[in-house]
Amino acid sequence: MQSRQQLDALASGSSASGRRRPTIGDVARLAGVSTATVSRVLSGTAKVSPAKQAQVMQAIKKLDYNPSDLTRAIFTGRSNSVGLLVADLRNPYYVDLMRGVESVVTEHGGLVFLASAARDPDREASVLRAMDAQRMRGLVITSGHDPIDHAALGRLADHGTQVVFVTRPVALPHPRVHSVRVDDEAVGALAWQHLRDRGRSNVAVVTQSAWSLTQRERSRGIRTAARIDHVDIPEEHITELSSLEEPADGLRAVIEAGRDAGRPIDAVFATSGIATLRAYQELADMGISIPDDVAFVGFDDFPWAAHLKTPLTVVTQPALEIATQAAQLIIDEPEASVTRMLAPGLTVRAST
Amino acid sequence: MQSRQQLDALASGSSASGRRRPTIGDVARLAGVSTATVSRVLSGTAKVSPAKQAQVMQAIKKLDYNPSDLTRAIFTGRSNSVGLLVADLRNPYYVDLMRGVESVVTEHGGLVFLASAARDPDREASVLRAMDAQRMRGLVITSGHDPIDHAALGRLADHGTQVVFVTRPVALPHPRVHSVRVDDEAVGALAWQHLRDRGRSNVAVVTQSAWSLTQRERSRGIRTAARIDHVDIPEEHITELSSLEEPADGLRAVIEAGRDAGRPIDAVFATSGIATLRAYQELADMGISIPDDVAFVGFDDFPWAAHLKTPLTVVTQPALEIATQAAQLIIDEPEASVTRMLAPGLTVRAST
DNA sequence: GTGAAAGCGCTAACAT
DNA sequence: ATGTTAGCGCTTTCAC
Repeated sequence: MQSRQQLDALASGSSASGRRRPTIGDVARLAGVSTATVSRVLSGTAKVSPAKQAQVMQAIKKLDYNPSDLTRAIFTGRSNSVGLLVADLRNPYYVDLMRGVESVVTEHGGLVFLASAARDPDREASVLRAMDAQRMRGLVITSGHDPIDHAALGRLADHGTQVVFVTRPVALPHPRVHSVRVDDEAVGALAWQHLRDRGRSNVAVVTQSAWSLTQRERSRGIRTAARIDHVDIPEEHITELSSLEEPADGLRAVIEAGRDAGRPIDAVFATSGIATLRAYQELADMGISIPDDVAFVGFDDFPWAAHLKTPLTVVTQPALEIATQAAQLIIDEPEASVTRMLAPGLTVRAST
Repeated sequence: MQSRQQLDALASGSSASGRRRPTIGDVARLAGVSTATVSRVLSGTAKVSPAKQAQVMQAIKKLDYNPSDLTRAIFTGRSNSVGLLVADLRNPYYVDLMRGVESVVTEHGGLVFLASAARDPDREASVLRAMDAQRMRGLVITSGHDPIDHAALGRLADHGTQVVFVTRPVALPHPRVHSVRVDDEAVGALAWQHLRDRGRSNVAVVTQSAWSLTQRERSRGIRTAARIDHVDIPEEHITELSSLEEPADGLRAVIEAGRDAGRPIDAVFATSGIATLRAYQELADMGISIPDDVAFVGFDDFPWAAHLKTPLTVVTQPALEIATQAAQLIIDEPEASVTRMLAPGLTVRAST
């Protein structure tokens, strides 16, 4: 029945809906050449006589032929799509990442698969499997989940997919596994130097989660930099969000303790976008004045940062640049594992 | 050379990198069955003896075999991926849209292609072509660009791809082209009723672009609703952003004119997320106090809205719900074109 | 230069 | 129940 219908559509040459897609065979027939010739003009790999070339082009246009990337990918073994696996789509930083990757990839005629691990290991696993089934050219991964499924990633890399970790170091040694990220220690150092220059010395740090390597490096960075200036940021001043959805209650405890001890916290540094939001909320809830009571340095810029009650000073990572380099790596297919470390920036606003 | 290498890898049975992917043939050989049988246990369509079933499963696990979705899609003619074409990734609303679509699609074992038209018709065209080449199951499209490339979309739909317009009406009649959106007239009405209840009557409207149908409906909505209350919102009070990057200078003109005429603007309604940001900026730049001088109603909620200098009242669209319904439509493959119209919401904050 | 034919990895009749 | 075989739409030897 199905084929009968298709034949009818073909026969009538109608533009009715549901019509069969033209195949390379249709083009060849219309142009009076072989499918091989059509394939040749499509790929431009071998030379075809100008005459046939023209016939083929015309047939392609006439039929509005668009070759299937799926079938194509069967041969090379890989499609020209790139996967992007992020932990949490709500984070504006990931949005910039997407923009960068998407822009480079589509520039090269590819398409990007977007998936969110949603901080769920099971989901992450099934998404990785689905992506593997797509025989993608590369995968950019920022999943905050730890530990990442190394086996699955290794398999992807084994099968020829370039894997680029972004905002985190390479998690497994493999010639096709790379990393592009901001220098996280420098992030902390930058925050410290700025706070120091503003005359602050008693810093509390709010991190998103203690087990995140990047988060740890950022807090290590600020402590190390402070120590160079002979200032100590005690371990207890570093708190972690108890929930991504709630204000930073850990920070409250630190501030109250500091107050009680007669040595009030005069600066707060948040090490992630979410930590920034939650710490800011907590300070607001506590009725603490920024920057009078405490100076506040956040992480990751976002469109409304300049329009808050107190516009925010933030350490920034060059998201677009990171994304662009990651995508470029996938396209370039380097022989060996590469790691790129980018410098952070600082956007100063009224909160410090 | 290439094949030589592959043979070596095979022969040595090594787990070295770059090894050839196992195919269904490998699995069949190892399990001592035909490829057809393997295919059967994979799809579960026909019954296979428990014994062979077990052998196959074991071989699959042993080889870590993951069938290619690309090759699979060749048969059915369509992959199970869904495309998502958005106008501008910076808009938080699109982010929620993505989350919703991604969640439903991956739930069903599919993957979503994300692409941004970046408000560039050429890009839009090439992205649509690339997506068509992927033989996607469906496409969710929110591109603000107008007019959309109907020919390309029609071709997609003709070839069996479900096309769902989101945040805009169906742009072409086709049984496989649908629409899920917020009731834009109701958006305007909601804004009016709220402003009226706050005692405001001289409203200025800031739209993102006059040629956008949804924008027009929102401003029409507020005018119509006001008229019912015997209040006129003159045509001149409706301005359009001259640039997406700059504050809303058109609004400034309207406000100054109102002031000069002795009938000052006492309320502003912005009809899009970007319009909201730019109008808010302009008001701040003019030193106008919200809500004392003018009450402000924006459109689309975003994470920081509650933490601005003046927390914002916004009319909201149920982004996740819209996305979910759109994705579900693609999975359900309705026989005929469907249009879903969802009710907007209102989040009241200090700006009104 | 160009076509015929042999696949790529998988599925779906068609046999048995 | 299971193997054999013929493709899906495209690329790529391999002859001519």
